[in-house]
Amino acid sequence: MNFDKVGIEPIAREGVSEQLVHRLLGMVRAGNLKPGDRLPGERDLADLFNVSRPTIREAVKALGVLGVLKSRHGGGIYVSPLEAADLLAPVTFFLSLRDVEVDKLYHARALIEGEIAALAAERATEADAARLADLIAQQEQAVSDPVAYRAVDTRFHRVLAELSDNPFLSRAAESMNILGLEFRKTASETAEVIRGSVRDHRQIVAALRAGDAQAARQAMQAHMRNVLRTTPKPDRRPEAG
Amino acid sequence: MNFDKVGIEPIAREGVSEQLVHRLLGMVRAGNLKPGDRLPGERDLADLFNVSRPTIREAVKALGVLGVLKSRHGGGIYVSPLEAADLLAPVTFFLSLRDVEVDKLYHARALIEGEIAALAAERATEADAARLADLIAQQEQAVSDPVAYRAVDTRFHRVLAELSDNPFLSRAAESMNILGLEFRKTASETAEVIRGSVRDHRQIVAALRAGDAQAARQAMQAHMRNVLRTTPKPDRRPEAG
DNA sequence: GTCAACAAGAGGCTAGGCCAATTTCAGACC
DNA sequence: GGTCTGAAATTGGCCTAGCCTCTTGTTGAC
Repeated sequence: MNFDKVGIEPIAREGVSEQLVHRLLGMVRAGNLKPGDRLPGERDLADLFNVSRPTIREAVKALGVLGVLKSRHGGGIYVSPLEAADLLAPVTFFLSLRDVEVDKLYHARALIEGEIAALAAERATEADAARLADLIAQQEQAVSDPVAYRAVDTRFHRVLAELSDNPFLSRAAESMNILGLEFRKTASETAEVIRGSVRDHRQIVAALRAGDAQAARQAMQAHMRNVLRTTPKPDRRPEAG
Repeated sequence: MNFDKVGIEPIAREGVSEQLVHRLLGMVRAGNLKPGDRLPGERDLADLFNVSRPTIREAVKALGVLGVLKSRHGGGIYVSPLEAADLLAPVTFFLSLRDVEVDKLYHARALIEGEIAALAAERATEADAARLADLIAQQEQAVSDPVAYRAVDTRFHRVLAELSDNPFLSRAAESMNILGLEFRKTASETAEVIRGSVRDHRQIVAALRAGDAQAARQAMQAHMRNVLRTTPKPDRRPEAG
């Protein structure tokens, strides 16, 4: 046997805290622990598993970053909602490991956000559209406050993603949105630029109200083109729209 | 102001260990820490960040389950290879519970892989097409060896992604490919199924040779539909006790 | 020069304790 | 009787200190 090709790995002696992680994970998978359930206190867990408290804490913290558990200071340890979109957080990290080329980023965003808008158009109710319209109204309030605008803008896209009901696209879109933010220094978001985005948003919602998936996709893609156009190139000086 | 609509969230007081996780994660993302790098010892880290060792340990352990760091007993703490398969392992673990999501995953894959194929068609040279044809030949050799087939199949998609020259789409596609593998038990990949995939691949390459982006997209989307069709629905897996 | 044994370095885990946030519940007050 | 307040108990967050085990590098014997 060729030992080089087999990829020998050192025997994985599973440490106590790893075992703990797996045990707890197993209980969640098996359904013994359901979202919202409260776990015994750290001291009790330490007693139950016959390990020390720091070990328990390591395991709980690890499952915390995985989005499986959540411990509230003074309040106990709880099982998280386990929503697919939350659990996909590592995808964000993976996507961010890359030198960024702005146009390619926005090409990808246009594709994915466009599909999200189209899916959302097929599902949105009038109540959903009203929710989005409300967010747009808030955006109008914030034309001269780029920081506030950003927050509402992110919420807008998040609501759309939610309506699309596809956690994979949602996560990818959110990752790329975050990446894009790094290029869009708030300085570049003048009142004029923001007003343009608000106009774009309104068209998207209009398409949603009409239930027109194709129009929603096109409106979103146009929006992305505009966003790219008003994003300063990292090399060159930002040019006025 | 209407507090109901604003979606008040409790002020996120970020604990010391969470800050640590983010700091370390940031250093990896920024490239200050590269795969294979060795970190200072726990005691030194504790000193550097001015926290206690258990706190360091919590953060390192957490990044361990995320697949970002790996600490070897007695040997030090190292940055992991940061490959998609490792980073997404914890995610696949959970998504395997969910049945409805498979369709959505393949919807997303079809969208992204389709765009990749279209972009690749616009850029591929004859040499590229030959490379892909060579991989297809290897796939034919592996019709009755699902494990080997998978490896070559992954390579095929990776070459396409490379040709598309869009790292964001590539990353997203790779993530979703890995997530999809979880559903596709090798058992389900019969020689017949593999032969079908090889046929699909050939059509994609044909479109590439013709430089026909639209045809490439459609061929890829058809391929994804076939893959989804031959993926067994995950009826809730009996939990091993 | 080679190899084994030993020592230093580094992670794994435990013990115990103080602080801070939350929750609970009894008593004061209306 | 119901409500509100505040203190006490609960619980997580973090720290100090220490022992054990595994790895690694160095030294000394052969």
